[in-house]
Amino acid sequence: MRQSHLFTKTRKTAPKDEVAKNAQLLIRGGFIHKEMAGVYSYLPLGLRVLENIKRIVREEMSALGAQEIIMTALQRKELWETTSRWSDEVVDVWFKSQLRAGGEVGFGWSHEEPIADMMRSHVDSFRDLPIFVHQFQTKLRNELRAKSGIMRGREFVMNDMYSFCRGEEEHARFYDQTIEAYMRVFTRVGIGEDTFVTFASGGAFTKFSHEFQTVTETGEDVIYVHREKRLAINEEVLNDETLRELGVTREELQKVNTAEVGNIFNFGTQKSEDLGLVFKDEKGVSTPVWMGSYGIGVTRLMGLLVEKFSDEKGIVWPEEVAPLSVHLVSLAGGSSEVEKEAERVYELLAEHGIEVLFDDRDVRAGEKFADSDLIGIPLRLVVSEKSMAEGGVEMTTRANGASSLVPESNLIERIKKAGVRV
RNA sequence: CGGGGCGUAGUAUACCGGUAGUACGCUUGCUUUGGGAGCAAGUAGACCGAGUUCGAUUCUCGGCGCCCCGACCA
Repeated sequence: MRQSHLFTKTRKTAPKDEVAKNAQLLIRGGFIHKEMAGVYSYLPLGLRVLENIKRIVREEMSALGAQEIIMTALQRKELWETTSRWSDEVVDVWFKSQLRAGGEVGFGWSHEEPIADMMRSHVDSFRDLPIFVHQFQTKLRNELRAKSGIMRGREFVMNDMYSFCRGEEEHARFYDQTIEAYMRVFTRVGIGEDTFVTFASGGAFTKFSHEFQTVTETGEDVIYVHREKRLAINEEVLNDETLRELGVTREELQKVNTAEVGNIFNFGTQKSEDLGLVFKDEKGVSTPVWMGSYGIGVTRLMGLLVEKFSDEKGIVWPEEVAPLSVHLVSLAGGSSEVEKEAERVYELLAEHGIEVLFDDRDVRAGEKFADSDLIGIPLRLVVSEKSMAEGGVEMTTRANGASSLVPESNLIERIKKAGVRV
C-alpha cells in the first residue's frame, strides 16, 4: 500500500473532545473517525487492524467447530416479548424504531433470542446437535454514557458465539474448550499474560460466569488476581464463601484494574424453553436445547491494544494485528536513484507476500518518521542515500527502537526472522 | 439518570460588551531535505434560538452537541 495513495491524514494534535488514549492515537493516526459520541468509523488502516483481529478470532472459532453467519440488525419485538426483554425497564439499552408499514422493531443489542428462534428451523433431532455458531456483528446499544474512546461505544463490533447442546455434559465440554480458544485469541493478539479467566456473577443458571479480564490502568472493572495460579475473581463476587470455594486467601490476591474483553455464559435450558427450541432425544422425548453464549468485544479489544501498546510517540502494534507488517520509508530527497531503489525494495517485499506500507510521499524525513512512529507498524525499513552508501537498508524495530543495517541479500530472511506475518 | 465542565478557522488555542489574534494545516513561489523546515504572499472562524443592551462572539435563559466523575453495563 502506497502512503501517497492513502487518503487518511495524520495529525499532530489530538482532538480536544477525546481524553482516552486509544481514541486520541487512533484518530491522530487516521485509523478511525469519530461520527458522534461513542460511534466511530473505521478507515483503511483501522479496518486492517479490525480485520486482523477478526481473522484470529475466526481461526480459533473455526477450530472449535463453530460455523460463521451474520444475523440481522433489525429484530422482532414479539421475540423479545417472549422472554420479557423488550421492555425498556428490563433492558435499558434498546434502540427502537417504527416500521412505516406498521409495527415496531428493535436494533440488535444482542442476538440470543433471534438465534435461538432461528434454530427452531434447523433443529429437530438429537442427531442435529450439537451446533456451534458465531458471527461478527455490529451491536447497537443506547448507552447512557459512551466513554473511553472505542472501548465503550453505542455501536461496536462483537464476535458472539452460541452453542446448542443436548445436555449439560456436552455443553460443559464445549464451554471448557471455548475458554481455551478464547485464551489462545488473547495470547495471539499479545495480551495473554495479562488476561485472566475471571469468576464473575453467574446469573440465573450457574453460580459463576466467566469473564476474560485484561489488566490495564484505564479499565472499568476491578478484579483480584493470583498470578501464579492464574486465578482471578471479580470484585462483585469477592467474599469469604468464594475465597473458600476457590481455595485462596484474600492476602494472596492482588487488586488490579481491568477491561473485560470477553464473556461466556451458560444459559441452561431456560431460553430454549421460553422460545420453544426443542429436539427429540433418542427415546423420542421432546427436550429443550442446552444453550451457551460467548462474546469477544472486537473493537474494544482493538482499543485495549492501543491502551496497552503505545508510547509517547504513538502506537506499537503487536505483530499479529498490525495494519501492515513493514513500513518502508523512502528518504529520496529528490534523488531519483534512492527513489528507484525504494521502489525495488517495495516490489521485492511484495513478491514475498509481505504487507508493506510504502511511504513514497514527497515530504521531509522528520514528518515521515513521526508518522511512522505514530502509526506503529512493527518493522521500519529506511532507504536513503545514507543506507545505499552503506550498502543496505536500515531496519528499525518500533517496539524497542533497535536499528541495524541489513544488506539487501539478507533482507527477506531478516524480516521473516523478526516474526513478520506472511 | 445525579453531579461537574466545555462549545471561537480543517485542527489546537488566545483575547474581548464596540465583529477576533497566534500556531499547525491548506494554496502559490523560492530555498531546504535523516526526526513534524525557512522566508514571502494568500485561504479560512464565534453551535442554534430567544432575551438584556445603542451594540452580544462576550452577559442571561433555553435548545443542541461534546467531555469527565458517579450510577448503569443481559
